[in-house]
Amino acid sequence: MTTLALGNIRPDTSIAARVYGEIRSAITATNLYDIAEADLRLDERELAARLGVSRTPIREALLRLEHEGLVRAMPRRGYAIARKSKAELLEIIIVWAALESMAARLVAQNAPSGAIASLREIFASFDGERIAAHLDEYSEANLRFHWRIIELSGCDTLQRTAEGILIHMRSIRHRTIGEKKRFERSIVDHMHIIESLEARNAELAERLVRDHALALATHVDANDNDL
Amino acid sequence: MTTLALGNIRPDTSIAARVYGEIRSAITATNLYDIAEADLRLDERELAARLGVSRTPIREALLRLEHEGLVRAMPRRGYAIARKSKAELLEIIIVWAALESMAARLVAQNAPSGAIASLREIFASFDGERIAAHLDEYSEANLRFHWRIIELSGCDTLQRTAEGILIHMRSIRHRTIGEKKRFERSIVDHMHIIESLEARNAELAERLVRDHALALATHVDANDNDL
DNA sequence: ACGCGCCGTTCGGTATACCAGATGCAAAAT
DNA sequence: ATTTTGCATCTGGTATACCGAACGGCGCGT
Repeated sequence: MTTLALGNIRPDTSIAARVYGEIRSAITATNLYDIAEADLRLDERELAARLGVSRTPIREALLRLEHEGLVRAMPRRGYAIARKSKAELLEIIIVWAALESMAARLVAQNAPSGAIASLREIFASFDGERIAAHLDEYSEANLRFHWRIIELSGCDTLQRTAEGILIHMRSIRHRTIGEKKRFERSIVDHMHIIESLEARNAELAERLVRDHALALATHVDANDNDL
Repeated sequence: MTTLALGNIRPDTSIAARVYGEIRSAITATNLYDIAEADLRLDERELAARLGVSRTPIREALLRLEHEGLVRAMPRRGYAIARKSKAELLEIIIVWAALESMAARLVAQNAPSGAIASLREIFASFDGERIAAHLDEYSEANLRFHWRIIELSGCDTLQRTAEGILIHMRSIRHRTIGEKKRFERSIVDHMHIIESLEARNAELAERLVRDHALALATHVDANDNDL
């Protein structure tokens, strides 16, 4: 046995997995709030025909999507893309706040300093004025920052749990970009969070992350009335 | 239309749902740590034959169980009951701590006082000495108490997320009952939690619940070496 | 006697056929 | 004209047939 470093050969070519990814990205690429109710319906046979596969992998994919809350199953009546109500979005943010704040605590306690420093780099290319010009880039960096905290926690179970609602957070954040006041405060919050992590202040980091997330909830509650 | 009072007839007769419940309870009723590795394997055809159904609902049930972390899927090699390592159990407790502490915060902020009072009743029948005599009853009350906090949060998404790991918490708590020192401290903790909720002190309730859960993690880490 | 490769078996992944609940429309009855 | 009832049909739930990858045993070669 040599000590050759070999990557794994992609073992994922399962049709079901590809169908899952395909439907998932199709859903996320759609603006759910300006299409008719009828177009939200997902017909197993139609999907199977359009993707050129049988219904079996379609069903497997739909089951996974249902568990993630992306689609809703109505017994004997089929699947439909789940349009989240405002109340549900607020709940998702709350759960996210719970998970990310715990992650921040773990990061402050356990993560290597180099890893924490990498959080700064995410925003390195955004100096003052460039944010306004590249709002969607900033939005992506924003998400990466929060996701990175989850990753750095080193807690796989926490990460997997958060993964299931990450997609909802992405759509929420996408819709709440654009108000000047918000991202100014947002970037200040982020810096405070990084500082608390560098100071290894678990309690403070936890609180800052939680409050940052809950502030998003408050904002959505107050502003997104078109749901 | 008459005003006849009719109850709904069971709408859940789906075979897949029953198979799911059957396999799930079979797994939880098994002590996973004293059986051979080979007996952990789940053969789709065998399960189908033993339950008298086809493989299709079996697969659906296994998919759901996999998402909950009760079984592990090995591509092209089948399913096996997931035996949790100590590290995984610790992670589960951490996630639970995150969710329940957030729930406590919500309870302190929003739950009606009557509901909070109902938390006391769970332990009403346990006075001092009766605990030691009925340890498993107390263990159940213990779980109900923590679950009730999740319920009272009024956050469905939080509840559903926690539901997925509740079963693991149940098995953990089952194994950590029996040490006198622990449940004495445990019941004191519970009372403090209730008091903080009644005082509507969200910060305190959150902290007490989190620390209580994390204390369980510390205990498991130190004592359960047979994993 | 030992290792290597060939082949049969097993079992998950996929496709497909079949069944039954649910829906909607149309025709008939009032 | 309105309501009801039955039928056609759509669609998800289940059963089953088929395929190909992975595993294991057997025999051949050294």
